[in-house]
Amino acid sequence: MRIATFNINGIKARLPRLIEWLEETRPDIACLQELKTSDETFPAKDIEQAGYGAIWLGQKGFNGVAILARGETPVEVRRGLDGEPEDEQSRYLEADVKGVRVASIYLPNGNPQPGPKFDYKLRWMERLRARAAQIWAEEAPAILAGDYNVIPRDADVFSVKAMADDALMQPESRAAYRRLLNDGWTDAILSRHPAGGVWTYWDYQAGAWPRDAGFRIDHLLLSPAAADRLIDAQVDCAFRGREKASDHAPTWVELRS
DNA sequence: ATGGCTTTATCGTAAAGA
Repeated sequence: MRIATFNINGIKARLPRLIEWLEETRPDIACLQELKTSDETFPAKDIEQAGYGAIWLGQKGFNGVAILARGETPVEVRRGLDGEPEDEQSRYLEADVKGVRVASIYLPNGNPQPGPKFDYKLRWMERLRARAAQIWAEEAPAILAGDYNVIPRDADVFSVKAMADDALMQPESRAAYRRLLNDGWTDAILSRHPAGGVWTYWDYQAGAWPRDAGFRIDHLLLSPAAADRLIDAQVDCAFRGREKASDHAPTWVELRS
């Protein structure tokens, strides 16, 4: 069973790319981020015609997450995280699908740092950690997949110097991510590619893609019951090179069924 | 580069992304 995460950077602008990706790779489950559209304008019909059921949490203009499943509709468990009732940003959606608990995560970027956006990012990470602990306690196969906006290690970025002041690799961001791993979650790409040099994002600017100036910020965190079934984890880089591509590439895990 | 692209919201220009 293949479970993918894909920050599509606008589901309307990216719809042909999304449908093409679904039809070419046929993931069993797909977590999407940065829909940049409201609930009312989510293209459910096009996705259904490609053979996928979906649940989504939209937001006009930016943010927005969804969970797709081939041949069925995910059963929603939760939308949003506890801890900040005034938080209206659509960044978290969780479902049961095909025997696995799946969360689609769009973690705040946090730039510029320091500042309120960075503070929000760090608070959001602790709220995520609290929810992750509840899921963990259920001892079922679970996958927390999405755009974490965290570069976990120096080996996960093309240039430490170029990104030194970015919120994505501040010590506080890394420490919060590491706390999740220390709680027992497995970073699937890291476990299969420990040496690093694997990117999931290339900026639109300054020829980042042709220069291969990327970094790894899209992650799939596996509970022990899911990690026990891990066969492979990869990034489909080629999709980043297509016409009108997202700046992120699809990232996935294969689990023994 | 307090922004070199890109998308969205809206139809000239600003916000947001990472």
